[in-house]
Amino acid sequence: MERRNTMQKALTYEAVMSYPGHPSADDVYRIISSEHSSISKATVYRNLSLLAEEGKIRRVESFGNGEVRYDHRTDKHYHGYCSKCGRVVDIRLSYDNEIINKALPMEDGFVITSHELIFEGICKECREKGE
Amino acid sequence: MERRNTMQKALTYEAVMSYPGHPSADDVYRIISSEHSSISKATVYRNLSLLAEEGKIRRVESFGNGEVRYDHRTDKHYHGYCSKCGRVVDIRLSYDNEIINKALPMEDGFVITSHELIFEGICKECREKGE
DNA sequence: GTGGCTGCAAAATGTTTGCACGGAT
DNA sequence: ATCCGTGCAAACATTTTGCAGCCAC
Repeated sequence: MERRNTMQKALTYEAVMSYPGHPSADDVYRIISSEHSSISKATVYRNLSLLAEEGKIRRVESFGNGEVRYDHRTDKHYHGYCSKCGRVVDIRLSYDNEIINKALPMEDGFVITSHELIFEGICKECREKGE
Repeated sequence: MERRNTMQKALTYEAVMSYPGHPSADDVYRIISSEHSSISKATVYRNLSLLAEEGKIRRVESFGNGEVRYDHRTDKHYHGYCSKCGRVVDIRLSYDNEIINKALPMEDGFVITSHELIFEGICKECREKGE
């Protein structure tokens, strides 16, 4: 199937690229619809999936509540998330490509292909609000 | 608030403890309701949360689809999951308590409290089915 | 007897899908 | 002229919640 370039897809890409943090699908939807109120949320979901599949953006797996986030950085790196508000932050720590060779699945025939290292914590805002 | 011991809670605990793998809330519900058909799914959810909070079982964060799993092992260890069927397996790899001290959040004031290392792969069944 | 726990149904949440139509190629 | 992408609403999956009655304490 050939792939078409549409205004909605361009807007979705733009929104993720210009977002300072790690937007959820709903974040992206709200940004776009503030300017282009006719866009459908389903379209945003579909385009985020397409863009991630094409490698133009990166899908960041579910955090805490199971909400997917997106990332304009496309290189492999680790993330942290705030257990209070769900905010996602980049973590500086060298990416360990070898760790999957050291890991031993305790089940026969399970083959590891990749890994995900997630740090849980509390962001500044939530900590200050907490006391 | 004082905590009561109910038949439903005992059944929920039993189901998780005797489950060979890592059951979802629905797995637990189906097991219990096959014998005690009157139990409510909401009760299972509530009791799984209570038991995890009490440290009697362990909550295993969302995998792929964002479905929560439970674990009868209460010691810290890593997990892998099959990207095809969602099956969760234990991973043998020494738990690194120090890694959170090496990780540097790229945002001021974010304090890391714990980490989660998840391996993605394909289980034997899905691989054999795949070709 | 009190109030936490239960069952039920409804709501909430995040995401996907069916469908007819409009627009990119 | 195709037929992919869109908007809309409905469906989906998982989990939570409001409420009246029940039962463990």
